Order: sequence, then C-alpha cells, then structure tokens
Amino acid sequence: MKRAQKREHLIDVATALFNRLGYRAAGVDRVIAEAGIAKTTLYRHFRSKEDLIVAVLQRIDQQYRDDMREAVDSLAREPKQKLLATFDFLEAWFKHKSFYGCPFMSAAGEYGERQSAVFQEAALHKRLMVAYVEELARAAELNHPRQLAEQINLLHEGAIAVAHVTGKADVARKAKTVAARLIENASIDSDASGESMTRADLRSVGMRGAVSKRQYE
Amino acid sequence: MKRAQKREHLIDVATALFNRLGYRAAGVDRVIAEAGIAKTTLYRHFRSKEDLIVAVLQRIDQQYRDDMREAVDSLAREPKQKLLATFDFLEAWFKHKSFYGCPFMSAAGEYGERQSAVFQEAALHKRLMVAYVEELARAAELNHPRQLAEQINLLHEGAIAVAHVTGKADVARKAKTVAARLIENASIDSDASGESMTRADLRSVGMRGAVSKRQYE
DNA sequence: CATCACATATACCGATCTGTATCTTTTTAA
DNA sequence: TTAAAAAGATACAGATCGGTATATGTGATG
Repeated sequence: MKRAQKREHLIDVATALFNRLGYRAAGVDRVIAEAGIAKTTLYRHFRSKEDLIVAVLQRIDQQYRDDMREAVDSLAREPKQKLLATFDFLEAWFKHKSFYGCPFMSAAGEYGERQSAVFQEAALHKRLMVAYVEELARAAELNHPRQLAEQINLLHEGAIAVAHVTGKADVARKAKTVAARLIENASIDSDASGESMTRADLRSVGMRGAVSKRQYE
Repeated sequence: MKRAQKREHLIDVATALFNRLGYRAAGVDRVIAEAGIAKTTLYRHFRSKEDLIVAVLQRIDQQYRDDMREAVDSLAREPKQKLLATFDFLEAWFKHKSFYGCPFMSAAGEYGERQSAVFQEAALHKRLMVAYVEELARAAELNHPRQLAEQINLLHEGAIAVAHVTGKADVARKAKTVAARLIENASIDSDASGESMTRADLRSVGMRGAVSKRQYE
C-alpha cells in the first residue's frame, strides 16, 4: 500500500469511528488498531489528533458535496427540480446504516470554541452547503435566490437533526413538501417575495417585526 | 446548603460545563472542582457520570419547555401568534452568551447508541417539543395541526443548528417568516393542505411523489 | 548493492479518566 | 445531647488519553 493510500485508509477508518462513537470517545489507539497501522505512522501523517479530525471533516465535506451534486444531477434536469432533489439525497443518507447525524454538527458540539480548527471546518462546510443551494436557486432563476437558499438550508438542517434523533428518514419528504411551497412562491411573485409575504399577509398572521413583549396583542 | 440544594447546584454547574466543553470533555473532577464539592458527594447523588448527564438533560428539558411556555404566553395571546412567538424565544436564546447549540443534539452526537439513556433523553425532549407545537397549533384551530407542528419543528431545529455554527441569531427571524407562511396556509385552505399543496401546485414545481432516479424528467 | 525514507513494534511519558476506599468533620434530626 | 446521615479531604485503583522515544525492519529508487 502506497503512502497516499495509507493516509486515505487512515482517514476512512477514522471517519467511521468518529461518526459512530464521537470524536473524543474514539481514541487514537482505537483508530490505529482498526486501521492496522502503527501509532508512529499516524503521527507522521498528522501532527495531532485534532489535525486528523480536520482532515476527516475536509474529506467528508468534499465527498458529501460531490455525492449530493451527483445525486441531484442524476435525479433531476430542471434546476427547480434539482432543488427538490436535495431532499431525496438527504432521505437516502438518513437510511444508511452509517447515519449518525451530521458529523459537522457533532464536531461543533464537541469542539465548541469558535476559533477551534474543528469548529471552523464545520462552519465552512455549512457555508458551502448554502452556497450550493443558492447556486441551484440562481440556475432556476428564482426570486431572491440567497434568501430562498437560506430557507431551504433551514429545512435541510432541520431534517438532519430530526432524522438523527427520531431515526425516521421520511422527515426528508416532509421537509421537501415545505420546500416545494417555498420554491413555488419564489417562482410566482417577483415583487413582495423579498420578505416572502405581502404586508397584508404578515398582518394576517400577526407578524409585526421586532421582538418585544406583548408585541402581538 | 441543604442536600437538595446541593444536588441542584451540582446539576447547575454540570449543565454549564457540559454545554460549554461537551459531555466527554468535561470530566467529573472538573465538575466537582467548579461545584466545590467532594467526589464522594457527587457519587452519592448519582451512580455514574452518565446518570449525572441524564439528570442534567432532564433539568434542561424541563427548564427549556417552561421558559418557552412562559415567553410565548407573555409575547402573544392569540394562539396563532404564539406559534410565531416560539421563534422569538429561540432568537433570545441564540443571543445568550451561554448558547452553544442544542444540548440535546450535542448529547445525541456524543452518545450515539440509540439505546443509551442519554440518547433516549434527547429523543424524549424532541418529542415533547413537537407535542408542544402541536398543542399550540390545535389551540389555533389550524388545519392538520400535527403536520404543521412537524413542519414548524423542522424550522426550529434548522434555526438552532444554523445559529450554532454561524453564530447569527437573526436566523430565527428568517425561520419565523417561513413559519408565518405555513401558518397562513394552514388557516386558509381546509382541503388540499393535507399535503400542503394542490396537485396542480405540486406538478408546477415538479414533485411527483416517490424517490427514484430521473423521476423529474 | 547501497541508501534512505518510511513502516513497524514496543515501551514509555505524564496527564486525565471514571469510580472507590478510608477516615474525619460537619450537619441534621430525634 | 446524642445518634445517624451526609459531606469533607485524600489517596488510590486501573484504564485510557494524546503523544514521543527508540530501535528494528522493509521496500523502492539511485
């Protein structure tokens, strides 16, 4: 096995362990045992465990976004439908045996200091995901693509969280249904969809802007 | 300090540490040092660290739901507006210095085995949250309250996740805007809102049901 | 063949982990 | 006041943590 292959295999094993057990719960001794390499070798490839974790997250990020792009492109041709296909990708992910929630959210939970390299890697991934959705929204020539992307991203993240704790993959479809309405709305109105609803609409459900006590009464 | 008070204080300290550092990263030695008690005392109150974690999660759950109820009731009187006020509660939470993402999602990430008491406590909390939103939806006499509650819950969870990694609290308002549309829709149509959109609506954005390759073409 | 970078195994470091044992002191309640 | 319960300090157990040192292979390239 070549050096580069060994490194990749090491990251593979670490990825599986970190996802299944957690980043702190899976020690380097366990990683090297499962990878069948010596500890010295691990520390020749990575300065520290945190470096290994970052490498793992970078790899997951790359793979995840590549896989999503591939799945979305194979599921749909029209841009608008590609947006919806992201939820099908999520549903398939949720059904995997190796689904233990979002690796980036878990990492951010365990390495909560915002300046930590691990946290920043998680934050980067999330930004890239929003950017991808925005790209799809622009390709679909929808109104306010950035805003729509953030809204759909909210549904993505919500679905991942709910699927994690409930174990039910069909939440992806429920999120998809909501997304469909957002997309439909962003295709129709070209004026008031800035904040997605007309003032009359907002008034009808009692939204008046800022947060303050008794604002709704 | 009475026995019961000491236990509560212990849970208080543990809660703060677990949230800030993570459940595995914060050792019992640190907890007892910060709480100013002896290790023997901790293990008289809790059989194990995991028991302590469960107690912490139960307390957070109780407090969180009480706080949300109180905030929602003080912000809005009409049921429909109470639903929206949940997002104002979230926004205030996100702005707290002690906000490090959802303690339950982090716990579920670190104790990923579904049969673990920690994971189950997290799952329970999430079920109770959906139940609360459903209760609000029923009080507002909205169509398909269970479905609406799940949709709003998706937005809640999404907002929490995004606020965690981005550090931006205003995502709560963006989620609120989406929720407002869902609520408005659930107040108007009493027929097709079962799946939230008419068949024509669904067709217009290319949704045709099941997940399969090329389904959108 | 010689070399040299890399892999190996093994032992070790100091620190930290959860949890317990021992013994003394304080608090509580009858 | 006295007995019982709880909290205290301290030490320790046994394991594991991340990381290093050392000394011995091993395989590819010159």
